[in-house]
Parts: sequence; structure tokens; C-alpha cells
Amino acid sequence: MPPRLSRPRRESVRRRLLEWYGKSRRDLPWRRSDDPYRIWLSETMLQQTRVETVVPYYRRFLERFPDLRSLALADEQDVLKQWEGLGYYSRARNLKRAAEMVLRDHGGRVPSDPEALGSLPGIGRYTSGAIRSIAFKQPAPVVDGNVKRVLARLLAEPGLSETRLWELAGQLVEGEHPDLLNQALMELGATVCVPRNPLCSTCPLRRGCAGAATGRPEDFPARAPRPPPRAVRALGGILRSRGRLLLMRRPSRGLLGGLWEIPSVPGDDPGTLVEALRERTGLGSRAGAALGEVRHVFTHRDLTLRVVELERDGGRKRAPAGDAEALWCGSAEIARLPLSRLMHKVLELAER
DNA sequence: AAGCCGGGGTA
DNA sequence: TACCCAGGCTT
Repeated sequence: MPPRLSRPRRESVRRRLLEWYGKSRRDLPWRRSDDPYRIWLSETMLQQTRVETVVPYYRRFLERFPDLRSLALADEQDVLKQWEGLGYYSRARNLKRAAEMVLRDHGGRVPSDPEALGSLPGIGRYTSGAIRSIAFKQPAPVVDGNVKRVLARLLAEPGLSETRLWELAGQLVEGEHPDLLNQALMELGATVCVPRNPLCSTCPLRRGCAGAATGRPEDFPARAPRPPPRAVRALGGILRSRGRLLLMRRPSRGLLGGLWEIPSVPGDDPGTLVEALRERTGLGSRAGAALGEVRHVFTHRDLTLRVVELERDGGRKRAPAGDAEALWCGSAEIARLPLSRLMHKVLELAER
């Protein structure tokens, strides 16, 4: 397939983007540094997460872990605690693990070559391109949701493939200031070429934009319908002892991996909960009063968690099984553990 | 290629 | 309510 943009067209788009970005760029914390660690951190936090959401997390995280070494040597629990509420927690676990690898294999310096970068957990094609272009000024393309939308509208082709998008982004970034060019593309998508009601009248690429010419730029790119979150029920138990609460660590893999929660099981059966608790910790219990229900909607799951009191009934008959971690926590310990939004709702319920 | 993985801002 | 966000990983 031939390239979709002629060289003169490419140069025109590049020039207009760079000029627009020079006067329209937002003053964001991560734009005040070329430190590869800081660029990496910001790009990781920004994955599927809005700029306004990230800013306070980015500041706090850097206060706690100001450089790659401090992150590599940190406790994973502390890293997850800093990430608490930001979501997609595998990002935090991967970032911490990757920092360890960089410290061990690259002397603590973030590598600039695509092979080394791409082999780090949590760094895919986009983040690799962002670090290479923004931190190391290499002409490496990025295609995120913003770039995809800008290019899809600019060309207004129905079946624009991912391959072609990366190809186009690669042609555009070739030249001077790859860092500014990539950020200009993303900034335009975030502030002007927005998903709904794009501000075409102020867009530097208005002239020559096929999407704007159709009168319906919102139709690009074509969006796939997302199935509604599936409704599921679960049962959790509040088990207290001498002013403390039993919390358990979720497995590292999967939903809310590494975060802490009250003992919980899928379904609605108290017998299952009691049995699971005995299996995992050896603690005997029986279900008591109902405390209420907490509803929490994830991207693809609509969870209703019923919460009941548990009362101690019998001692440890066997040792805790597998890698299950359980802790009796006072309020001070609870404040130190990473908890999901769902679990914060549960603890509110339990306090009343 | 498609599903899983959070949480929140916005219309 | 529904969409979608500076994506990556797994199957």
C-alpha cells in the first residue's frame, strides 16, 4: 500500500502542528523535565487515564519515589498504596518490577533502544515510542487514542487499520523535534479534536481535514460497541477481633491484584464464605447479621457485594493454605494497605 | 483478534 | 445513563 500522505502534505501538517503546539500546549508537570524516569512514570499513569486525574498522583508519587532507584528498592505494597484509586494496578506492579530490572541490568539508567525498552514489563509499543521520542528525542511514532482520532479524521477512511495508523504516525514524526511533534498530535486530540463536539473552527489542521469536510467528524474513527458490564454478586465478611479487622491480600494476578480486601467469595452463600475462610486461614466462623450491600461497577463487571458480620467460631485447625496472606488490622494498619474503591465503600459500611 | 484489567470526568 | 480516556498483557 502506498503512503497516504504526500511529502508536501506531510510537511504542511508537521509545520502547523508544531506551530500550534508552541502556543497552545498546556503546562503539565511532566513537561517540565526530560528525566526519562519521569517521562516513563507519566506515560504509565496516563495509560487509559485522563490528564486531570493523573496530575495529583504524579506529584505524590514523585515525592515518595523521586528517582528510579528509590522505586526499585521500595516495597511493592508502598508502591501500590501510592497507586491506590488510580486503577489498572498491574501498571504499578509492572513499573516497580521494571525499575528493578533497569537498576540491575542497565545501571539504573532507562535504556533508549527499542529492544531493551520493549522487554520491560508494562512498556508496549506506545509507551516505548513515547519514552524514545519525548525523553531521548528519537523519531519514534506513538499511536494512542488521541493520535488515532486525529489521523482517522484527517483521512476519513472507513477501514483505517492499526498498521496504517502506525505507518502514518511514523511518517509524521520523521524530522525535527519528534518529542514536540508527538505531543502536539496527542495534545490536539485531547483539547481540540475531541471525541464529541470537536472544535474544528480552531483546529490548525482544519484545512485539508477530510473528516471535517464530511460534516460529521465524530463518525471517525468508527467505534466498536462495548457490551455492558455483566452483573455479578459476591459475599464478603467482616470479622473483628479486639478492635481489629481481618483483611486478606488478593492474588497478584487478575482483578485488583495485590490489593487487600475483606474475605470474599463469588455468589451469595454464607456457607461458602465460612468454608473459604477456613480453607485459606484455618479460622472458624459463622455468619452473623447482614450489614448491607455495596455496588461497584468496573469496566466489564457490575458487582454487588453483600456484606455480613462474621463471628469467630473455633480455632485454627490447620495452617493457612498456599500464598494466602491474612492480617489482623487496626485503623493504622488499614491506612497503610492498598485498597480498592470498592473496599473503601465496604469499610464505610462496616463503620456504621 | 478479542477479552481482561479501574476509576472517574463529562455530556 | 453511556462513552472513553497519552494501553499492556494474555489467550
